Amino acid sequence: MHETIKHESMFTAIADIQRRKILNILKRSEMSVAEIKSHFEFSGATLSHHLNILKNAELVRVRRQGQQRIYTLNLSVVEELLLIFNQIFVSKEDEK
Amino acid sequence: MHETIKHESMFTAIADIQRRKILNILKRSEMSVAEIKSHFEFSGATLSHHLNILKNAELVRVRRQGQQRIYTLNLSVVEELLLIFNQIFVSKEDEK
DNA sequence: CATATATTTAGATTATCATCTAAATATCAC
DNA sequence: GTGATATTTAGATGATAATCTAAATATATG
Repeated sequence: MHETIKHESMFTAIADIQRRKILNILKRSEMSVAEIKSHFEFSGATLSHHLNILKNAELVRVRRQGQQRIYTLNLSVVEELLLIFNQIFVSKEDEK
Repeated sequence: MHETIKHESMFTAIADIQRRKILNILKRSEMSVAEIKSHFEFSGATLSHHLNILKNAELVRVRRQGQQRIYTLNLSVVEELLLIFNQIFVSKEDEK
């Protein structure tokens, strides 16, 4: 009946609407921080903070490209999250 | 690219590990507050607070039975949440 | 109706979180 | 290497949220 730290970080990550919007945007294609930023009103520092939380939850990956950093949705972890979700709330098995 | 208030309350509701545990417990069968409480360490007031948040998100339903209140998992809303999940993070459609 | 039981509500406290500005770091182009 | 651009880090602030104790409400029972 306990939950790994990893699960915890995923649920925390998707709790915020701005971060869900970031994931939603990245669903279409990978993007630099500046491109992501163009969709929002808040500061670069705030965006960096959100990206860091998503990264820690492994929901996104980053790679360097010159001065830019390109963020990508980590689809396998998103799918894992869906499974966990199903396991906690729907399936007859206990949360493992 | 916006989200209803209802979605917001659902994501907030499942962000807390105690509330996810409550949902996980209710998956097996409906329960009185006292029964739910036996699974946790925190005070009754705290449990009541969590149940209220789950109720506002419509993830659980309550009915009276004498002095007790019986909480039930609202399966249709849990399923709805799974769909929203898929829509935001996986499917090619935008979040509606 | 008085007392016991079940649960919620009120109000306070502490911790966590989203956001900001300013400064730091890294890379590129000249 | 100097200046410009991209992004992150540090530190502060205000808002939200989790929890507690004490008090209130509702129901049941003798």
